[in-house]
This record gives sequence, structure tokens and C-alpha cells, in this order.
Amino acid sequence: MHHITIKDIARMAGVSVTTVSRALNNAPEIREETRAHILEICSREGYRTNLLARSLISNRTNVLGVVLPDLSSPFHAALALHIETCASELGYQVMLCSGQPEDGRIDGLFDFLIGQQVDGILLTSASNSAMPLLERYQSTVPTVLLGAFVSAASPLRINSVSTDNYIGGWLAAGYLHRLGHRDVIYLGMRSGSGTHLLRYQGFLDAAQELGMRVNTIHNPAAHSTIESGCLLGRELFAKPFPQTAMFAATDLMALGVLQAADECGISVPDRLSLLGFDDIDYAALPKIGLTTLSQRTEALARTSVRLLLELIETGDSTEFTQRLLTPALIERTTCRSITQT
Amino acid sequence: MHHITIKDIARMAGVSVTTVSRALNNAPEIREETRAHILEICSREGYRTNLLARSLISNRTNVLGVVLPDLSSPFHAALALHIETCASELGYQVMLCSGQPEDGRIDGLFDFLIGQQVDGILLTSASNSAMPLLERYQSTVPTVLLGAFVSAASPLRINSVSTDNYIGGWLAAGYLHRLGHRDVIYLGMRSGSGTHLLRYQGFLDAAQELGMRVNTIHNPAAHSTIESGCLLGRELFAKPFPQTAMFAATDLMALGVLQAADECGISVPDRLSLLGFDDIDYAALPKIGLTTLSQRTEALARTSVRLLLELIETGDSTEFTQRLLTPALIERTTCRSITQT
DNA sequence: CTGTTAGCGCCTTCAA
DNA sequence: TTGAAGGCGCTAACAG
Repeated sequence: MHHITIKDIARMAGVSVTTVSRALNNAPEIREETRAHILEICSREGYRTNLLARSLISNRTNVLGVVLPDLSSPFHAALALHIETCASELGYQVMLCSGQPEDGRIDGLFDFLIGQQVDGILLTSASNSAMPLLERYQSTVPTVLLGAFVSAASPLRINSVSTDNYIGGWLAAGYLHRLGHRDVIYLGMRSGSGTHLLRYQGFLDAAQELGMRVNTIHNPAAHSTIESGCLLGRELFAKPFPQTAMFAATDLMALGVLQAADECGISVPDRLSLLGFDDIDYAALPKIGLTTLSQRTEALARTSVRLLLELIETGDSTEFTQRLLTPALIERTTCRSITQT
Repeated sequence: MHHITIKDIARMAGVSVTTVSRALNNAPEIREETRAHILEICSREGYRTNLLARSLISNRTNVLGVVLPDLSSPFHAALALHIETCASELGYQVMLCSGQPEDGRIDGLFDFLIGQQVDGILLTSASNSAMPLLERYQSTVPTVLLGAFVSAASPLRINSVSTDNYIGGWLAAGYLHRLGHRDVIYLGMRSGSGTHLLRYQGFLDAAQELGMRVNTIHNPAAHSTIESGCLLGRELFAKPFPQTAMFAATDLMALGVLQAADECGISVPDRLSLLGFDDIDYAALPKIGLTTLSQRTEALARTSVRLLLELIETGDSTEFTQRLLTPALIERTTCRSITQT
């Protein structure tokens, strides 16, 4: 299992290691015959250059560190997929890790990735503590946050790419209003999450402007899952309620609500229109057909990767850029128009 | 953005690089005070050891190369998740790549990973060409195939972990038989896939033994997707058919069939019982409730990672091991018992 | 065109 | 308990 090195090749070809190196790197100052001869030997012997050694000199690895929470969530899994695809198209490999800013080992993870000399780090997180984390590290390595907490007030101190959650919330309210709903529910608010905060605020602001009443149901759990959505749904459906539509903080929560509705005999969309957020793959399944606001994961992923590569290639860490993508309404079957009396 | 090295620390501490190295590596032969002093400086200066340089010497990176096809398939995404989790628990990071044995760039990918000095490669594939690929590379780097093509006849020339697809097919037939079905469909056979072949053979053998008739519907597409399942389903449902149950080659195909059934007014499970294979997350969704044979992705992932680590640590490439996991029947709502007349 | 020398950041003998 | 020297595999001057 001992690998063959440039030195071995040099010996076999009867030349110096430098010459071999030149042959391998398409250097111009080398005779075609010698190059051909050397390359011949290399392929015969199955030589593969040790990229670590090369990186040690070049200070570039062409490897991106990608950190995301909870790969089991379909939204994050989709992001991971598109990030990998895009990076590899652009000549970078991805080192995938799971971790979140809250958990204690995140610093260790970052230190590891930096030690591994990754060219840049892409952190996916909606947590409020993502920003300070990156502020700590971005002087050491180019970083991009995907799914930022970015209040309009706070100055830009990190590079980030994110769905425009505020607009998303706004669009949600507008859509439900257009369908005739005036009395609605926002389900699944989590105050620990910056994205939720913005989404919620946009929804509230629009609702107020449009003269809608909104009843907020908070999610006490740490994550937005089918289960937590189901729990909150059951609780709600146990008693009569006046609202005709619900905006769920995430598609997963919406799916949970859907299940609860099934159990409690609440018909969707006849009794209750249901609007999600994310557009995870599940939502498009024939039997589900969840109407939702799409985060356009592929666009998010591609934008983040490209931004990160820009940072890497320019090496500019003096100014920060923020890119916001507008979510897109995907109409399926869980929302209906109601006629006013 | 220039990183601080062991040499810088040595200068600052007024000692040699050797001493710093010793302080960092918990070497015994060093005075506690000097170690403390050095460590103090290291953390103050934010020193991080360059793991590439270390790997250059140690010949170990603690990085695993993980190659899988089509991360967009929920089955593979789930595998990726569990592989990453398990590897990181055991002290390894994962370099995630997508690629398949058929496509021409796979050799480049393997060469890249080996050049990156990964400690081992885990290839996920059901393709028939996975075996020759690994045979070519396993003398260079420890490899494990997840989702093997392993006919009982062919000798073991690679390390592999896989669901026992033959038994899976057998179990499927047995289950449908137990429910009273005698006339059944196998939908989605793809002859290019070793796993499908085995699954199919097991199903056929059991069906024959139990006296069931089976009608095989082949999948001409290259992949098993919802769309291809839907297409085949529509074709089938366009005409009357006698069978009362269907075993779909994969859950995704089953979901497609479910959609087609919806469209054509075929009630599942009343008119047709439907059994899937994989137990992807979708299958468990409240509105879906697909009865299926679980591949137990977490067990598959953990077993493969552990096997790979064994190979890495023992460095033994003379004998090959194969581990087969028995799939588990997950009963949900798409299969029903029929009473014989 | 080719070889010699030096060094990337770190670890590992071997001396002191 | 510490340091000096050499080397991991490769590239980059600088000579020839």
C-alpha cells in the first residue's frame, strides 16, 4: 500500500525529480520526448501526485468545508446536494460536516477544517449565533453563511446568502389575503431562529397592512419537525377555532399539521387552507400537494458557492456582501379561495 | 490570511520547533512549565496545526472518501447522512462526492481522492460495474462497496456491505402470499442493477415455491424514479388487469404507481395492494403510509463505515468480507389481506 | 532543455 | 529536558 512518488519515477526515467514535476505540470521548458517518456512511465506505474504535498506549497487545496445542521432534514439534504454539485462543477471538492453554532463542538470543527487547509467554509444555519461565530473565523478563512440572520438594522459584518424571509412572510400574507382569508394562524414561530423571526415579522406587517387578524402559535421545541407540527396541530384542532387559513413556519411543520388535520377530521383545504415554507421534496409528492413558498434550494446553493469562490479568489476580506433571494410561490392543492359573505 | 506556524510559536517562546511540536503532541519528555508556556502562546496566537503537513509524514489523514450516485434520491441522501454521522463519531471526516461507476469521470474522482490521501473509499452503488472498478483500486486504497452486486456464484473479490436483496424479494413474496395474493406484479425490473436482479430473483423463486403467478413489468429507464413508476403505472392501469398485488422494485417507483393509481381511479389497497422496497422517509409520511421492506439505511451506513475502518486499521487486503443485512418488513397501509373465494 | 538547491509545516531520530 | 538535522512529496528559483 506504499504509494509511488515522483522520486521513484525520476529514478526509473533516469532524470531528476524536477523534470518529472515539469512533465506532470505541462511546463513549457521541456522536450516533448522526455515528457512523453516520463508520462508513459507514470501511467504504467499508476503514479498519482500527492495533492497534500502540492497543497503544502501552493497553499490551496481546492476543498471547501461545508457545515450544516441536521442532514436528516430534507431541506438541508437538498442544499448539500446542490452545493456539492455546484462546487464540483467549479473544480472544488466538498468536505461535508454536520454541526451547528449552538453545539459546543463547532469551534473544534472549524479548527479542524482550517487545519485541513480548506480554501473556504460554507456554514448553513439559521441560528442567531451563526453571525458571531463567523465573525470570529472570517479573518482566518473565507466564510459564507447560508441562511443568514440579517436584521436590516445590524451592519453587515459577514458574507451571507439567504432567502428573503421577510418578503417571504409578506408574500404569504398577501397570498392568503388574495384568496379571501382574513382570520389566519401563524404556526410554529421559534424565536431562536433568525430566519423565523424575519419570516414572522414580514407576515405580521403585511397582515396588519391588509387588515387581517393573525393568531400566533409558538413552537416550544428546538426544531421544526413533522412531530412538533403534529402536536401543535392536534392541540389547535381539539377546540373550535375561527381561522380559515394557516401559514406554517416550515413545510415539515405543515406536514405535521396535515397529519393532525387528518386525525381530527379537519379537511384541508375546505375547512382550513394551509400554506408552507421551503418547498422540500415531500411537498411535491402527489398525495401531499402542499402549497408553499419555495426557498429555491438550488439557487441558494449555487449563489453561496459562487460567493465563496469569489472571496477565495479575490482574497478580499474588507467588505461584506449579502445576497437575498426572493422566495417563489408554488401553488398546489392545500389552499383555496373562500367567498366572502 | 497567512497562517501562523510552529516556527512562529517557537520564536515567540524562545525554544526550538521540536519543543513546540512536543508540547503540542503531549510528548512525555518535556517540562510542564515549558509546555504550559507554549500552549499558552499557541492559544493566544490562535495557532492551528497544519494537518496536511502532519499527514504528509504520518500517511494518515483521517478522511474518508465517500462516493455516491445521485444525492437527490432520498435513499442515498439518508445513507450520506448516516455515513457522515458514524464516521465523525469514530474520528473521521468525510469527503463527499457524487459519481457512479458508469460515468467516465469516476476514475478521475478515485484518482483525486487517492491523491488527497484519503484513508479509505466508500462507494455506494448498485451498478454491475462497481465490482470491477473497486477491484482495480483496492490494492491502492482500502475500499468498501455499499450496495453490492454479489451473486452467490461469483467469488468474493471486494469488501462489501449490502442489504440481502435476494431475501428481501423472498420476504416480499411471502408477505403477499400470506395476505392471500396469488396473482401479482413485479414492477420496475432493471437488469443493469445487481441489486434489482437479486431482489427479483428472490421474489420469483419464492413465488414459484408458493405457487403464485407473477407478471413482470420492466423499467426501460436508467433510474428508478417517481416519474418512471408513474409512467409504468398509467400504462398498466389503462387496461383491465387480474392481479391483486404489486411489488415495486423501489419505494420511489411505488410512489409513482400510487400517483398513477390515484389518477386512474384504482384504489390502493382495496383494488391493488402495493408493497415497496427501501423505506425512504417519504414512505412514512402520514398521507402516504407505504408498506415496504426497509433497507435500514442507518445499519447499512454504520456497518460499511466500521468495515472500512477495520480495513484501514488492519491494513489487510488479502481477504475480503461481505456483510449482508436482512431487510425488515414495515407494515403500513398500502397492503391488505384478501379473502379467498 | 535539465539539474541543483532550498523550502512548504511538521515530526522523528539522534545527540547534547 | 531540549535542540539540530533530516526528511515526508512536491514545487520554485537559479544555474548550467
